[in-house]
Amino acid sequence: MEDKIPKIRGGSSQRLEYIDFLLYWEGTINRKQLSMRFGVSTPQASADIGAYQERAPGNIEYDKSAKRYTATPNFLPIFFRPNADRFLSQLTALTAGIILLKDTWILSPPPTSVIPLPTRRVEPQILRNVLSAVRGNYSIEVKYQSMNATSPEPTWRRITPHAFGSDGFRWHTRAYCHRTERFKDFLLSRCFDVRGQAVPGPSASQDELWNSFFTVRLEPNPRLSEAQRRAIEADYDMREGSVNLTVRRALLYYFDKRLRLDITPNPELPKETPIVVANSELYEASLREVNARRPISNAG
Amino acid sequence: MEDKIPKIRGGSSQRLEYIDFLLYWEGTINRKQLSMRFGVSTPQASADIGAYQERAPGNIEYDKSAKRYTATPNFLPIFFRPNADRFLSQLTALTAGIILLKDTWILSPPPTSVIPLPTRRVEPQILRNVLSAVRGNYSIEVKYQSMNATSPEPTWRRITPHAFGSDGFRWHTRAYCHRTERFKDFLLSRCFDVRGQAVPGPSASQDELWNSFFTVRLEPNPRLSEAQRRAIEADYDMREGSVNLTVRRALLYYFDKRLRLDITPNPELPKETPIVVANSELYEASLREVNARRPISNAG
DNA sequence: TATTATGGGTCTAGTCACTTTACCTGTCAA
DNA sequence: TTGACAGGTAAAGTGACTAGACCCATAATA
Repeated sequence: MEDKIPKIRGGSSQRLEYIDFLLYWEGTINRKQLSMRFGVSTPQASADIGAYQERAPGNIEYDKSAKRYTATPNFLPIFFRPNADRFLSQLTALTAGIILLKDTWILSPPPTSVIPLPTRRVEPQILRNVLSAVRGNYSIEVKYQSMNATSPEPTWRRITPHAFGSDGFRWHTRAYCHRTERFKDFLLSRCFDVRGQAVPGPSASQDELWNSFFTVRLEPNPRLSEAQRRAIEADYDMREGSVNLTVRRALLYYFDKRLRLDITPNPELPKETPIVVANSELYEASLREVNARRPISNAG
Repeated sequence: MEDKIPKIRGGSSQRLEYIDFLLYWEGTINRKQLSMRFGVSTPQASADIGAYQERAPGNIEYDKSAKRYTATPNFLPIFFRPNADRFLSQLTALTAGIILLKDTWILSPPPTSVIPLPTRRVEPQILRNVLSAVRGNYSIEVKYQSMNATSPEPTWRRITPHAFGSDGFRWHTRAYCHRTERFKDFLLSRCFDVRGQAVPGPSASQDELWNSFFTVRLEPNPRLSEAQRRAIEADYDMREGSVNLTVRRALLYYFDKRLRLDITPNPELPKETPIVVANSELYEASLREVNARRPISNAG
């Protein structure tokens, strides 16, 4: 008999990838799971599993008792490249309620808990309008609740946004503020409305803090023991005892806070500040300069 | 003529959703973009756009000059529900290099910067094995670089993992440690290998700190001005001036650090600690208790 | 021990979602 | 003016799918 393997077309290749995904992360696969997710008939699901076996022989075997296909010990995915960070970031989004289980390929997420971050949901319409202004290079007015304003009510302000930034907590748009005539961060969660497209202000290339970078070198706190330093090196993927990170100077303030580098190390409790800056003199100087040019503290 | 709208089947509905997605976030759509992403022919792409127009009349118009379809001002997606947080979390994963552009529906991401977090990539094989132990309820040995160990080399330790947790920075597995006979957190980035399936230790239900919760009430720092408090309320989605967050007590230590609640507020600089705990007495007591029962500071 | 439910495998005929190929139209840039 | 490119459409063919049917094995139930 001729071993004629039909060409993969249509949704078939996606289903083969799904089979690999399930086998990798769940260990088993079912006809039903295939027909549930892709809406195909059971004969088709049978055919898909057959096609999978043909292409990846030895990867699966049928467990008559469990009535499921199971990945063999020497299973190796060939239609899908495993990515733990991707899986975990999906798990984060899932646990935080950002996406629904049916929108992922994960079937049975393990018991999971992520520390809750109480950030306000960004309105899609706001993001869409700011995004459009960035792409179209025009200015807009945003109804913004400023931190420094005298008014406790949001006020309309004209800005020319050119980028987006995240401090790992909240998203802001980097924009030229037409009122104060400088580049600033505007938190998306403080924008309540958008209106009035008009000519843009200075372009992104004028935004010095955004366009320049500082390279921070991090190392384990030297007061830690050898074993402790090893642990920290493992956590932060350090080679030769340190790791370099390049940060936009416009984000340096957030970076400092996020990594808790602003906290003066207590010599008695090195574990509370497990990482320290190796090039601290340059770092502190750069941070001082950046903060001097920032609106007093928080955006607005 | 009869207005016979054919039933949607196969990949067609996904492509209609994609059209809506692009129109919402990019504003325009092309035949080429459809055939590129889904590998369909141009006649099929034409047919899809035609089908879209039939179902969502008035949503798009053809821009002869740009040779593209453009969303009209009163465009309203009907095959897709806009979700800013989802878009932004994709943007995060994209910027951090966790996923590739071709694995998302985003075509032209805006200029974006996320503060870099120097966490080590988790090995998929490690996660897969731990996941399997959680699902299958058995114990495993992990080659773990502990923070407290005397040895600076990773050592083999038997654990029974039952859940996963994230401090917003790194992922750990919550597990019973057979050596110290208590439940602990084991950072995935410090696991270098997994071996030796065996009978499990105590089950998840025995893990008191994991199974109990504390509800933190957060409010803006009262030392802030009215306008500043309003801004903070907007950021954190507070109603009536405060927001409640329920946290697993096993994660309370991380929560405290993540929200910088451990930093003693400087009365002169309320902006540095924009949020404070409203039920602080209970909170501090709970935190003290949790920390007393935790291994000295960090996992291991 | 017989019965039922469930999951997998497979065969049939039929269909419609696609492809390929071809040709026509309009706009913009060289 | 010409070519490149984008959109629209028509015709013929194909194969990936469906519905419907039936068979087999296992495990749980009566």
